[in-house]
Formats: sequence, C-alpha cells, structure tokens
Amino acid sequence: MHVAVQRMSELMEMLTRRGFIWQSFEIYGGMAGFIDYAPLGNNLRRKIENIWRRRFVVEERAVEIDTPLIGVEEVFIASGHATSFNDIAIECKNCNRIFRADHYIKEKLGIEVEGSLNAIKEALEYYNVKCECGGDFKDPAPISLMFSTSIGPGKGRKGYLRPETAQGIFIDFRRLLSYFRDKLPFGVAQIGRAFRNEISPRQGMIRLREFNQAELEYFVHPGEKRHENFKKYAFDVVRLLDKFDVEHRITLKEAVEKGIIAHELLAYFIGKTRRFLLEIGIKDEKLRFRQHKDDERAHYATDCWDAEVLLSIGWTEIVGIADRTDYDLNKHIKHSGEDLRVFIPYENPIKVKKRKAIPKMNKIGPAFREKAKEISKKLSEIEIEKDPEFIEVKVDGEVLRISKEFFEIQEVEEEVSGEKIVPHVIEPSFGLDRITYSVLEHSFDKDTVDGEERKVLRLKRVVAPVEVAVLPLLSKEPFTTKALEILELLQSAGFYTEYDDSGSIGRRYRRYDEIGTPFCITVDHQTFEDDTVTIRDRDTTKQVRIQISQLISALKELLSSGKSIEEFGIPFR
RNA sequence: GCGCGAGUAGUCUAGUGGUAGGACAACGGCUUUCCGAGCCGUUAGCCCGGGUUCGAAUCCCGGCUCGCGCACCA
Repeated sequence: MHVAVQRMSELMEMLTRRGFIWQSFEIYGGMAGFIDYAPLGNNLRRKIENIWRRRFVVEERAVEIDTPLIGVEEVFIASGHATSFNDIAIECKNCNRIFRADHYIKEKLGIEVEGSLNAIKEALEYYNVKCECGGDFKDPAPISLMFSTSIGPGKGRKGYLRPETAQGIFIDFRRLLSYFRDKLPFGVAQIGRAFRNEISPRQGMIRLREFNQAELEYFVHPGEKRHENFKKYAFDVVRLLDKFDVEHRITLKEAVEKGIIAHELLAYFIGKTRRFLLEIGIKDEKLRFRQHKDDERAHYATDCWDAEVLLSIGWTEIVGIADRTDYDLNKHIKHSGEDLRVFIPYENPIKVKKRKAIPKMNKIGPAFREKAKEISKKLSEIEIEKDPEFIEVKVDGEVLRISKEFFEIQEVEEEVSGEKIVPHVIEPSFGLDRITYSVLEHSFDKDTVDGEERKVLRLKRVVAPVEVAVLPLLSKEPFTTKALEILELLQSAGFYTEYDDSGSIGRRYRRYDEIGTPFCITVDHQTFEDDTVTIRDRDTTKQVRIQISQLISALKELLSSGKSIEEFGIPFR
C-alpha cells in the first residue's frame, strides 16, 4: 500500500505540474470537492467522452440530449432525492460521533423508523436513545446532499442542482418516446455535470462535489430485457464479484444462464462497459464488476453492478449499471399526472367479450346536468359482472351512486389491439472524472532508457491529449521554419499538436513521454536532403524515417490503431 | 463533521524566535545538439486571518487545503 500511495503522490505532482488537473479556487485558499480541468486533463476527458458517445449513443438505437443543471423542486420530490438525500443525522454531545439516525435506531432497537425528522425525534425521545459511549445526542438535524438554490428574484421558486443527469431524461420521456416513433427499445444519453454536497470530499478526483457523468437510460419492455447484439460479448470472460462476495471468472453467457446476472440486457451492458474501459486504457487485470448487496442498492434499483478498478486507494467504483425498473417513470406518472406509458400493439388484435353499462343519456342528462358527461364516461369504462342495482363512480372526488335506471347492461365485443405498459430502464452510469483519473493511474509508468530512468505515461493513442509533437533537431534556422511548416500542416489536418524547440532533443522527448504523447516528429539535417522526417514512438523510443507527404495519412492510421511505426517507414538509428 | 499529522518558488525540500537557502523545472544565451549533457544568466516562495513579541516561516487561536483513521457516500 505504501508504494501505491507514493506512486499516487508522484502522479498527482505530475498532473498538477504538467497541466492535467488543478485545485479549484487555488488563489483563494481552495475548496475541497472541486477541480479544474487544466489543458491536458480537459482534452483527455473530452476524448474519453467522445469514445463513450460512439459506443453508447452512435452504436445503439440511442440519442443524446442536454437538460438544465438546475431542477425545480418537484422533480426531486418525485424522484425521491428530496427525501432520501435529506438523511437525518444525530451527533453525540460527548464523543462527537455522527450517525445516520434511521440506521442507528434500526441497529440498536431493531425498529424500522420513518426517515422524517419528526418520526426520528419521537423515536429518540420515546426510547431514550443514547450514544454507544453513553453520551446524549444533540437534536437530530437533516443533512442535505443536494445543493439548493432559488430561481428568480426575491424568494423565487425553490430549485436544486441536479444530483444525477438521469432525471432530465425521465422528465422528457413523452417527447422522447414520440421522437422514437413510439417504439421500444431506445436509449437516451446525457453527458454533463451533477452536484452532490458531499460531507467530506477526499482523494482528489475521486469524490467531488461537482462532477461529470455520462449516463444512458435504455428503455425496454419489461418482458424483453435482451439485446440483439449480446452475442458480441457473450463469450467475453469477465471477473464478477456477486452479492455473496463470491468471485467468478466466467463468460457473460454463463453468468446469465446461472442467474448470477439477472438478465441478458444487464450482461450486455457489463460486456459493453468492459470493452469500452479497455479501449480507453483501463487494465483488464485491475477491473472487476461487483454486484450490490441487497441492503446496499439505491432506492430505485433491483439488480445493480458496479465496474470497479483497482487504484492506489483500493477498489473504486467508476461505473454503475443498474436495472432501475419502472421506478422513476412511475414516480413521475404519480407526481405529474402525465401518462408516461407506452402502447405495445399485439401481433394479432384480440377480441374480448365484455359486459358493459351503456349510459342512458336522456335520463342522466336531466338528472345530473353538468356532471352527466363525466358520469357517462366513467360508466363506459367499467366492466360489469352481474346485473347490479347501482354502480358507484367517482366524479371530482365525489362518489356518486348511479342506479340501474340510468344505464342498461349489454354484452359487447371489443377489439383490443394492444396494451399500455410502463417501460423499464437499464442505466449504465459513468463517473467521467473517476474514469479519467483511473486511466491516468493505470497509464503512469517508469522504465529505463540508456541506463536512465524515464517517466512515461502510456496512454492509449486514442485518448492522448497531445497526439504529436513537432521538434526541430536544433533550435535555429532552417530547422525551426521547416518544423513550423510541418506543424501547420498537421494542425490543418486536425491533429492535437505541440511545437517545441527549447532545450536538447533528448530533454524534449522526455517532456512528451511524461504527458503521454504517442509520437514525436523530428526535423533533422536529412530533412533538407530528401524531404523526410523521423517519427518516434513513445513506448519503444524507436524512430523511422518517413516522407513528409505521407505524414498525415500515416499518423491518422497510427493514432486509430495499435500498429507499429515500422510499418510506415524505414528504421532510423 | 470529529480526531491525528502536514502546508516554504511551478515541483520537491532545508530552515524551531533575529537578513529565507538549495535541487529540479521553466525562460534567455553559448555549445555542428537524436534521448533529462555542460557553462553563464533570469524569473520565482513562507496557505489565509488574528494574537503574543522589539522582532514570527518558526509560538498561540481561528479558517482553508492536503494525507490518514472514524463517520458519510442516496
């Protein structure tokens, strides 16, 4: 562990010095839980985001949207965050320890108590609950994990900074459904900031108060939790830690068949997530998927698997893949009164015989006047079993007893062409800051070149924040002008480049090794004889000579593949 | 939020009440210079606020940040 911590502080030092990550508000003393993405870190995160987009949006029947960071209070009352994010805490006057009140009461007294402030106050008084140390508790008080604000001038309307991006998607569900022409399954992604007022943010980029999420909400028919592309990952061997702490190294197909993973769709996203993480540079041997224990799952999830990576601080969650079922949509149906169900047509419409009450409008009209329309509507909806003397209907909250003179019972044949269901949602939710940090830690390396220690960031080429550095061998004419010409050529082709003519060539190579630049182009004496430059590979430090005219196509191919530079030129030196 | 420890230049670090020093980095120059070479020069620092004292980087109090432990992590 000691070595790991040492490594981490070395890495953090480099990340600050070279411009990946900076402490926010530094000149005003800083504030825990906030970081600035410096130039290189920003670029790295963006590249990771873009690959995520390709894998989780472009390759799926999915779209990406962008909704406000501030949400009105109603959203979080509906989602449950306003209550579950307001845990009640109790603090001991004597030993100053803080507990979550409902957990503490359950543990000590074995009683389930409602999470409200009043209920907890009563319980504490009634049972005269004391701290483990014997001390008295202070009055219980809520700790809100959501940042609150007010919208508009004066008192305004209460709002919160969103604690997850997901709610914005659920709220737009009706619009999204019609965008997808009323057909399941479909996915909706959102990449953006979320906010949690953590009590004690720690460990640099790992627990932030403002952080970046990439979430996909994948809506499916509850009976069809499958994916047509599951076969792509079915035989991938994954490391699973199930809810009983049993470790498995098995194929996803087997895991589904044995019931370790609840269904194929979750397994699909586990497989897809794993491939994505490997693609951006997470080490397979430091990656596992851990199933949430029954008492650990969030208020909304049934089965939930976290992707965890091994970092210097231990196993750390970087992705959560949860089956949120119909929890969120049902909540919003209830609170907003909107119908967020999806109509699923049957393959063949079914004919059903039903006994129904046919309203006699000529009687109902005069008797009930303005309520008549509503009453007849309610009557028609009800299925009748026997011949009743009366039927009760609820109109504007009032229960009316409609006697049989107002309707007649008939057997009707209705054609049912489908049913309305609330779709379930599978949510892969990615913590981009943690992922970015994990990629950095898994790439941070040292080796020996010509007997000297070298720091090298072995980033995958596809995520490298600087893709190619252009270096004149000597910091003078005509090398500099030629190098600047090549720089411009590469910039206009869209590469992320750096130009550097400061210090000896060896020193410059080390600079770009340290920030993970995969390739260096060097303009040397021979450049002026045959229009070639050298390309140097970061990992091997080998060089090949290549025609300047072929540089762009060679770099494009090199950066999007794992190919060796030796396929693109003649070895040099 | 509690407890323990720490905070000096971009980075790392010496300095325990009396002029704040070094290494590396960065920048400029010299050197026919392909893997952190050398030489000369330059830039640059006591986390913030208050107190004690003739005098505070140093002692005391408070805050902030970082690390560790506890708690928290929907």
